[in-house]
Amino acid sequence: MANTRRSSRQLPTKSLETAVTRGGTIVRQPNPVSEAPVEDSEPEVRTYARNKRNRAGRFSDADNLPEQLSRKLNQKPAILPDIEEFEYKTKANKVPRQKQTIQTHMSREKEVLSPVSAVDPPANWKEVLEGIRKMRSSEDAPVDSMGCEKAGSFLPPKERRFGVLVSSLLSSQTKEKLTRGKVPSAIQRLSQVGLLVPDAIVKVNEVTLSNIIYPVGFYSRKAQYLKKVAEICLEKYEGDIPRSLEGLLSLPGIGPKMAHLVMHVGWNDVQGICVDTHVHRICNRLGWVSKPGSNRKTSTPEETRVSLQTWLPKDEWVVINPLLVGFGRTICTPLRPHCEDCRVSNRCPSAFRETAVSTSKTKESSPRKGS
DNA sequence: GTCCCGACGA
DNA sequence: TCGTCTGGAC
Repeated sequence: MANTRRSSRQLPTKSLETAVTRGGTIVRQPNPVSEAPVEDSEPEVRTYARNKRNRAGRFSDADNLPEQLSRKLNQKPAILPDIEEFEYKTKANKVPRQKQTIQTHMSREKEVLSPVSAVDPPANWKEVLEGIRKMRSSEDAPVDSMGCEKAGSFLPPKERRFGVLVSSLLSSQTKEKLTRGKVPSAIQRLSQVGLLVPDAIVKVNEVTLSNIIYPVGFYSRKAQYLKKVAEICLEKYEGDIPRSLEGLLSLPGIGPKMAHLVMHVGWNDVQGICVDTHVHRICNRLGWVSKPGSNRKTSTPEETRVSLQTWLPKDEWVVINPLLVGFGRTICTPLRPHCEDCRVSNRCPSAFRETAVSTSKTKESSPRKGS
């Protein structure tokens, strides 16, 4: 099951130029298509990807925009006046799934924003959080702050916000860090070639875009999202980013986690906790969250967010994410957590209980709590 | 070889 | 709820 996935992998859309930075200059580059393999069999795909990387040092037109692109732009349907019209993004005439998702997010949001009857916080949560804080400060944290905070901090507000959005979309918190120090971050490269503004992104072609953001995970998908996001921002928000959670969630590639992050960093408006897999996992291990009306674990980050928000004081909403992400990467890891190094293991109901096996697919099904 | 981010699609 | 997208870390 786990091994069948590769068969469907496709080459990136074949055509056009390779684009990579070199000192921020842009150089026209001949079409690499002829060098690409015709078949998309696995080894060749890899070779192609590698070759593509090795072609670094050249650039294509980020600002000399082919006219056919602008023509294409003009042909686009008058865009997305409402969430209802999200069929635009789905290729066929299928019922747009995105719409359902948005509505789900929105209704969840309402639950959360409406006053919640005070829930008793878990015992000792302050001590636990303090312990985690100490572990984090004593270590050289691989994750110390949210990457997107820095995005375009020198820019005017509107441009900065767009930078924050793009940065979140590229998930700067995760993959960016892995390449830190080796290559300029994707966001820097975009900025260098003037592609950190929606007008430019809309005009540049998708392959070029995906080559520029290359080291980030899922670059080709993110390049697609990025273009769509830029279009929507231009047409619905005058080049700015949506001011509301629902607006952000309606953007392709922006889910609940990033929407909350962008609301916070972009608009300085904390509407909810930014819950990623680390926060989700750790809160469950600590027994801090549960499905509504029961003491079973939450099954999604969204459920965790809602549960956590019922008791965690709001002044901890922002710090909890970087804190637990760092902790989750170094000590409270998904597989075989390092409970022996954890100074709050004495207060953790899951401590030393997830150290078993790793053969094949052992997924996060913790033996915690014998009901 | 196995696992992983977060969003999406089935 | 699970597979897919990626390539790097382990």
